Amino acid sequence: MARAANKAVQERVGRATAKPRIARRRSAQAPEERRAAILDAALDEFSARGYAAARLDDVARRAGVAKGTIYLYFADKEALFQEMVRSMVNPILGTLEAMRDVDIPARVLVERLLDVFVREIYGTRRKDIIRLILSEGPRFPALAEFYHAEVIARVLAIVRPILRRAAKRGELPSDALARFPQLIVAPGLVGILWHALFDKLEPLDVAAMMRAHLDILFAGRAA
Amino acid sequence: MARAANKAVQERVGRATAKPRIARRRSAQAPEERRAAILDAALDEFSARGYAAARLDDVARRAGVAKGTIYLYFADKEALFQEMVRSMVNPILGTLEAMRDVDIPARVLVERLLDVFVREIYGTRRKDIIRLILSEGPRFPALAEFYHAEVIARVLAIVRPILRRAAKRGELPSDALARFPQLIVAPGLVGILWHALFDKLEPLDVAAMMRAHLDILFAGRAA
Amino acid sequence: MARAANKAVQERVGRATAKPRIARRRSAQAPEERRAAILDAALDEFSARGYAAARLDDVARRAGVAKGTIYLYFADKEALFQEMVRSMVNPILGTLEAMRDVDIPARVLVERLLDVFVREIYGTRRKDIIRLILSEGPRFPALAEFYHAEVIARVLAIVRPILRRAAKRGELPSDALARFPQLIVAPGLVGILWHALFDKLEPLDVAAMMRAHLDILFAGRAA
Amino acid sequence: MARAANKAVQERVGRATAKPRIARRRSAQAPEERRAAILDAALDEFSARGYAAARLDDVARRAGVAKGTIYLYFADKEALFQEMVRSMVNPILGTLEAMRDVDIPARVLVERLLDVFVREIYGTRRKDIIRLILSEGPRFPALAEFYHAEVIARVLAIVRPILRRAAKRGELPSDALARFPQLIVAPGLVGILWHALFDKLEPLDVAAMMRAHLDILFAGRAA
DNA sequence: GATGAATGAGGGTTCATTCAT
DNA sequence: TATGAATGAACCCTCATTCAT
Repeated sequence: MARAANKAVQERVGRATAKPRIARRRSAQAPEERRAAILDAALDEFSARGYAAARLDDVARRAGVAKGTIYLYFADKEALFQEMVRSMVNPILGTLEAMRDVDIPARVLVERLLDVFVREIYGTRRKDIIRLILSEGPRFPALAEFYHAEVIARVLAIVRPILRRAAKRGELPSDALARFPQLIVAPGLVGILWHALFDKLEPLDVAAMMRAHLDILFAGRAA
Repeated sequence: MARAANKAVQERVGRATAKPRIARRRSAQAPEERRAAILDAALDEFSARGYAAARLDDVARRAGVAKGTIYLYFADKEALFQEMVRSMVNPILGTLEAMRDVDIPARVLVERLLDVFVREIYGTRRKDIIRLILSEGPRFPALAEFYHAEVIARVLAIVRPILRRAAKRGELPSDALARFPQLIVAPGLVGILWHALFDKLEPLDVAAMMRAHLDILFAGRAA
Repeated sequence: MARAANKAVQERVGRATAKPRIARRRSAQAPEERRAAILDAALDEFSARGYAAARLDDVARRAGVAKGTIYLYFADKEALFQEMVRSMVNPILGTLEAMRDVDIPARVLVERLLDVFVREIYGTRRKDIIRLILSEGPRFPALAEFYHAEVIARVLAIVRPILRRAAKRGELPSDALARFPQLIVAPGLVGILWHALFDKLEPLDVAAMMRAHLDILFAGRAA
Repeated sequence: MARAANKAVQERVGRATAKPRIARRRSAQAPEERRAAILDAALDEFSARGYAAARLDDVARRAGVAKGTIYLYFADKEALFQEMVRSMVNPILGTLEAMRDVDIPARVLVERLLDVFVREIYGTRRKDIIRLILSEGPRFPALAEFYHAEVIARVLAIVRPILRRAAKRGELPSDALARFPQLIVAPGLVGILWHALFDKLEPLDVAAMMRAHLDILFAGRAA
């Protein structure tokens, strides 16, 4: 008759009566730590349920703060989401910046990219950020723009000239990669998505796949 | 810094993320009072319309709280209903408990029962609780069980030995009452139901009826 | 994620595709039979769920007619309910009429009443009608009026003069019963309600209770 | 007589039994068309907003039906979602089945796959289905399983033996593709996701990218 | 600042009623 | 007359947001 469980009811009786327990400071956190804790919790919840279905209640509980506290640090749910994504993306921007104007062999570049991907993205919670961007991006154009401008465009700007040069020098079988550098990371996306969707059904060794991918990209060329 | 709600990011996908902009306390009640107000309103609404037809909206309005507030105190409509019934029944359980192991003449016992009924049940909103239990009980077996275990069975346990003894001693015309103590309260139910159904058509003096009932039960015996 | 079961889904696939099966007359019922079947089903459903929670869909299915067919015979749900009650009550009105102007000993009268109750009400689905009137009456004043006028008032009109006469003649311990003839049927109500609520927890021999009741009413008087 | 809706009985308890007074057919569609229209609208809405944020109200409006109509065809929102996905995926299963036991050169196979992808998936609304599966899959394990079993696993089963044979025969630069046939479609996913996220910022010629991809896969080999 | 009780708009779902067939 | 698909108002429940403490 009732939709919800009614077993919880008895445990809730007098729930309102419980007197405020003594003092209970959550721990004397610096504001920056609180913010970080909230962002951290937000990543977990948004990853697990998606933006729309995630509940700020759960974020707060997971972060160990009150629901209202979230609003001291973020304007609203959407701001929390977007800032969370940005906060995860920002740290890698420096790394990208550092790669500008390098002149390395294409193979080394690609190897490094794939390696970074496996270690810094696929091996961390950043893979969930990627998934969130892919899933929610269409509803958050600002996020998509941000990600494109700050990550995609930059990586392409770094990678493309190197690949072009390499193609011209005959270090690559063709100019295909220079024209579509997206092909480099494509297997990375497959890895992330496969992991989230099918890994329990059919595990996939993403690192090995990336190596195989490398083999193909530089077919017949010496390492 | 924490509050740096990225206002540039406002290209919301239209209506996809509407936000409530309200919240105002209607009165500064203690939680226990709010709970009580809700239970009180629930009794009114459930009594007037029955469980299924009662609307939580009306309960909330009557209690002077928002609809959502009800869910801070009760898991769902059914929990509200059951806890409301229990909260009305519980106070009398102590009284019953106090009557255990008393050894009083049957007539005194019955007089007291009828008196308690008239004053504590028929004369209060508890008569509506009885009506609700009778009406909705079949759809809420847990409630019926609760009421049987906590009230009916206990009253019978108290009353039966006394009546048996009285019957054996010849203080009663027969053992009829000892075998069916339900007969004692039967007119009480009639009183409650008549009141709810026919009182406007043909008033019934329930107190007088209970006295007449007593006359019959102890026909010819001295008070 | 979904509130409802999603197991049913697969069985529903193509539900809309199923082509109208050949002809299928429900059986060539006379209109009066259809009406009766609907009323019959309505009694079952209203009894089981109460007025508000009963679904016309279920009534239709149980009656073996289409949902729309109900509206060919009854204006709406409420009319169905009220006419259903009336249709169950009407047959006994004749019996009552037949009892007018009889002059029989009070004891015989009461015995007959109790006997009729046990056989014609408690032993049949009419007990469910009584329960419905008691439960839903407050929301259907017209029904309460009807029942009071057609049943209660008539029974009282028959019974009261006989009891008065008997009291005057000393055939009764007191005038209690003459003043409150409701006391005669009070145990009947208890029987009906106990049956619906507590019989599984603690069975009650209603027929025996009625005999015990009779014992009490005519305490010490010879049968 | 049957229709004798007792009009005298109108003392409704106020608003307790309000009655809808509507109903108008919006168009005389066959059930299968209606179902299709709803599925169609559902694809649009789920694609645009994601599962959680999509509103059945909008689906209904877009399909040109009333909200309740959806429930005549689907058990609930989740069933609608899952059946929508399945209905879009099912048609291609036949195509896959037809490809079993073919023995064609690896290059032809891959060319055909990529071509089918561009024409049948990327060029149609099926690309939105893929996105939905990728985005919502983690919350709908049944869907992920279905898609894996019916599409992924079958495609792999077809493709892998052919690639293995080709690798053995030296028709492929290495066994990389045989071990990770996922690499074949990886750029396809990139195409779908890029289209949804970045196409307005930086258009991507997916068909050309697929040809470039093919170049890389069969580097130096003749077409 | 931090809290969490309170708010009420929103949305999924049900079902009495209608009406084209 | 009978059907049952279609309708949409109504209602339970959720949860982002506010604000008194």
